[in-house]
Amino acid sequence: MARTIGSNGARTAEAIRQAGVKLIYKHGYEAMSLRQLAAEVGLQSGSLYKYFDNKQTLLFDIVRDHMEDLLGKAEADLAGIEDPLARLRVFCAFHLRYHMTRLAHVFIANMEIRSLDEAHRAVVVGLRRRYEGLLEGILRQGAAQGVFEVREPKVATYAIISMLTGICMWYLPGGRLSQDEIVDTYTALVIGGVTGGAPLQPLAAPTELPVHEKPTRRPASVPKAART
Amino acid sequence: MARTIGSNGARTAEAIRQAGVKLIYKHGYEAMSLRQLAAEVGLQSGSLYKYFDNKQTLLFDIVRDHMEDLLGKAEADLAGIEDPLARLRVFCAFHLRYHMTRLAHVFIANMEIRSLDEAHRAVVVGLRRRYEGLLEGILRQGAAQGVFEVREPKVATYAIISMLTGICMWYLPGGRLSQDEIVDTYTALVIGGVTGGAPLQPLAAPTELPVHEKPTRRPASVPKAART
DNA sequence: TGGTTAAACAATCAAGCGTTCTTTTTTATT
DNA sequence: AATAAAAAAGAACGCTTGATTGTTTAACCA
Repeated sequence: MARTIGSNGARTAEAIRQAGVKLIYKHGYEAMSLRQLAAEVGLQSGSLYKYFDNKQTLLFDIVRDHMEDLLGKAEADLAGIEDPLARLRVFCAFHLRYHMTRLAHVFIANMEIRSLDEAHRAVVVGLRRRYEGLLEGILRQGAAQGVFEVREPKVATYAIISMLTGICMWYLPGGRLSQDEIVDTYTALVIGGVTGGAPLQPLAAPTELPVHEKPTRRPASVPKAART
Repeated sequence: MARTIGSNGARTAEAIRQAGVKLIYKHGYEAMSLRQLAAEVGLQSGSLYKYFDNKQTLLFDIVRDHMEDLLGKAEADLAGIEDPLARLRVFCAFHLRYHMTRLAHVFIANMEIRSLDEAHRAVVVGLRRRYEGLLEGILRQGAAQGVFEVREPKVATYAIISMLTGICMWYLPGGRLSQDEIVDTYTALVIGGVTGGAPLQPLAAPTELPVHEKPTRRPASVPKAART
């Protein structure tokens, strides 16, 4: 056998892409073998090389396309909105909804960056920086206008994005809560966080808080020598 | 050659553990080979089996020990503190400091759960649930006392933990900010978020917000057929 | 209808994988 | 000094991996 009846390059390419996302999401990039991928699509492993140069570029294509899509749609949503609080709301809603409908893509883009070789990783990190820049800009603008109370816009950016992206870790479509309810809950946390909340005590860390100054490694099988 | 001079079982076991954490953190569990690990410690790959049954239990031991350590230390820090706001502060400070000093362990425990086989994963997920339960309890307690304003304690728990844990993605010791400053910044975001902030507008999502109802998959090479 | 191109198969390669087993050397115990 | 136990070496195993090549067949187009 060779070319199968009804075969079509474009359709196969799409099938490979989708199966790739699915398998990488499920098993991780390293753990997914090309034979697995080929079987999922209904091909022999060698045939895959009609559609990509090697395993690495398959991953890169998936991640790059996703990041460009994310960035482009975010910019589109924010276009024309001036008020920082409104922009922050739009950003949160966009980020959450996008992540809720693209669990696999997002998970891959976040987790498999380390599986990209250096040149590819640089491209992806650049795109991610631009995306983070959107939120950081909003926070700085809001702080400048006095509507936000953010000490460290860079740290706050990381914190907020981590929080919003974390939805990928638990959200499943058709759960107890609607997407709107989830968006509301997260947005309330974000808005409250950057508008200062109502700190009943000074925020500086009390010095009497317990601190683990040293990671105490517990040896596997042998009891650690007692130390004074 | 066989047994090397100065060799010592306990020391080697510890070295294997540390090298395992380092390599899994760097390359991922699947991507780390036992020959790599053996080379890092200075052994032959076969010799590793004096110290664990197989690759899987090495991972499980690392993750389980970490989770038990995390849970135990958190409970110890919270012991005796009653006020919900104070408990929340302690939880945030603990979580952040712990994660700042244990980047690799935490990263592994969060990322490699899927590499655990079912029985092992169940154990780890159980431990994680208990840890999340600490925060959820604090939020519920605060809400009951009227000091917090949380709609969905479960969602808020996931959101806050994601945010705090996100520090693993960027923090490096010796950076511009001190640990205290970082803890303050994050804690301010959390406290503000759960104490309501100062919402200048109703928090319900305005219906005119742009929503991507469907993930628009863009085929790789072939232009999508135009649709009306 | 015939020629051309696209699609997929089938076979192969060297390398690397986790794991097991036997042997050798060092350390600890009597 | 003799013996037992511990620690590691080293070789071998059966498999799978990503990658590549040449061949065969179906789809397309003039």
